[in-house]
Amino acid sequence: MAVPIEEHVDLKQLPQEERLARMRHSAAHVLAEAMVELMPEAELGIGPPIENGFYYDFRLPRPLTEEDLKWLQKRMRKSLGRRLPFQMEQITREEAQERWKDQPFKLDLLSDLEDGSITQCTHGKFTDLCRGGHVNHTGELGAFKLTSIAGAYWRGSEKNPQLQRVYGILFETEEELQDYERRLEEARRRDHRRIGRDLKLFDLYDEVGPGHVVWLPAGATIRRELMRWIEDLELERGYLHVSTPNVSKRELYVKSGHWDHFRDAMYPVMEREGEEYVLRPMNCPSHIMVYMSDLHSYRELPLRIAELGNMHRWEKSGQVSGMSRVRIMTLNDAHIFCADTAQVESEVEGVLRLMEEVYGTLGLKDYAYRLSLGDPENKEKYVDNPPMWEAGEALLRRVLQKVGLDFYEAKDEAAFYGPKIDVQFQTAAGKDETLVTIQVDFHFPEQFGLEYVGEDGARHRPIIVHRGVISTLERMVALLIEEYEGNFPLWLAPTQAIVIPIADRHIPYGEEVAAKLRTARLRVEVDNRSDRMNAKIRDAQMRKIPYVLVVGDREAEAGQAAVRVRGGEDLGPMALDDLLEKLRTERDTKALSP
RNA sequence: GCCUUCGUAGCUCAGCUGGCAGAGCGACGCUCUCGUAAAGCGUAGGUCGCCGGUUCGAAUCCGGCCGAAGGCUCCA
Repeated sequence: MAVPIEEHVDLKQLPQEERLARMRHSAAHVLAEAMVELMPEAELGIGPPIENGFYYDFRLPRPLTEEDLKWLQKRMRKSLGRRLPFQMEQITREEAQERWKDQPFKLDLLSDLEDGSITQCTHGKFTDLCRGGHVNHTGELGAFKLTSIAGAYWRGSEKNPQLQRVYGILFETEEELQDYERRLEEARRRDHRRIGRDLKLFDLYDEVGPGHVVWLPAGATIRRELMRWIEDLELERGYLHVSTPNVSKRELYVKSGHWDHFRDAMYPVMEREGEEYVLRPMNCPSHIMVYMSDLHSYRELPLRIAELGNMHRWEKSGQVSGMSRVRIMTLNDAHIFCADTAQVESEVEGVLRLMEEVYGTLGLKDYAYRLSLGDPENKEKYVDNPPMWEAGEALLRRVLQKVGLDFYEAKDEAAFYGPKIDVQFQTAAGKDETLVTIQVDFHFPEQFGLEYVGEDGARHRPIIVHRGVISTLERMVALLIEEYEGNFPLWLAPTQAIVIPIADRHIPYGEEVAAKLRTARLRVEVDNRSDRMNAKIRDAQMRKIPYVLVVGDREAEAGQAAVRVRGGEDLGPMALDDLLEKLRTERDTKALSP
């Protein structure tokens, strides 16, 4: 029989995080209560608190509609007004099995619970199998709103039935709720898909294909600057750049193991004259070919092979998104062939230092290093070689600590052939995405039988470090658009300055100003349209052009330009030589702001 | 791939229960030649995502497909 558990909580004494979790979880109960009233046949899944709110999963006889959501919300508010107490009870397995005999998901959960720790929670007429963590009564729920309906697999596995998930947001006060909605609105303004279209950086077309980015001239300029920059940084650090084919025989990827592990993520095979070809999903096998073109001495190692090449990955249709998740991408990739683990350590260290320099220059702050580990239990997903995994994981952990970077560890996030360090960042919409990875690979050298000649004259097996730094140009530019909200620093800005002649008669002088600046390879436009000056200034601001140079009679007379900085600050008239020097310096130092 | 929602001019969107396809912004042209965030007037622009069905008649109703957004799963 049910044994009540006394559980009064003084909410005010709890840390805010705990208090919110209780409110959100309790709200999920109230949502389930409302749902059972709307559809008594509803089968209940789980209803946990999440960041910013809660959800509850149900299997229902029909799809939910927007109207249902409104009804549920109204019904929930009614429960709030009644201040119904949440009452926890301990029950036996037999009681639970009897009570939930018509609830298959609850029975599934029950099978994981230990005897003696089976509890349920009742408020009003609604009872749910639950481990606890509530507020005292439904009057303490705070401000909430049901936001969306989505599909979600039971226990998060594609193999299980798909349930309908109702999402809600919940905060302690109405003000905080509204504040959250304002932040969401702000995030939408920063969205790279929106800014990318407004600033004519890139476009996507149905007939070109989902995830196939078309870079427009302005976006291609940003892309080119990033490419030149990273290639120069790599050259300074002893990388050798190569160029390898976009298409290879399928056989190459069979040998590497990609075909076994990732054929579903590859474009379909092309077949002619009995030969099978595939678009490359990644560089590793090609760079291994580069290595194999010669017999290498230990004196040549580490050998750093780099390429900005196109990768082609068949992302499932539901997960292609803007420029941050695409099917054809240009990857800043390199493979470092090392003689031994000591070299691996110093190379990984070098990559981490390069990353810090690059992200620092770009002004990125919201990223974190993640040590991504394998799962020894999962022999299907990962190459089965426990000592190799242990050695790799220990090594990466050691280097992260040595360089003094903060990092966290995550299980079951490794590559199929080895552990890795991932750089994780937050998108404007608040989603966690992987920017790049560093991987230690003992597997491919074995698979391809790679060798080098050691000091002892004998053959030895190298170790490969796979690494990216600026990710794919698509994902990096998407990230930068959101980071800068379209206000690119001068060195990356597609148009760096625009000359605005006040009247048509000032156009020739305007062209002179532009020509002068172009001698320093600055990207300058002259706005010679027949609009009024005010309209042109507004247009330049909307286009987020860093410098607006107004020229009229006074400037033409004095050989100057009236300088206005993006955002509105007026620097007044400047001599052209001074202006050129100022812009050149700002560009060459890659300054983040004027 | 799965669930939900959505698809009308370059962009943002209106178009009720089936009855002549619209607005604002943008583009283009003309007038104006202007001193720091939108001058005035005019013109063009559409297979209402695609294919099929119902109907005298479909942007509107039904089915299929394509694409997008959010979520789930996945992510070398």
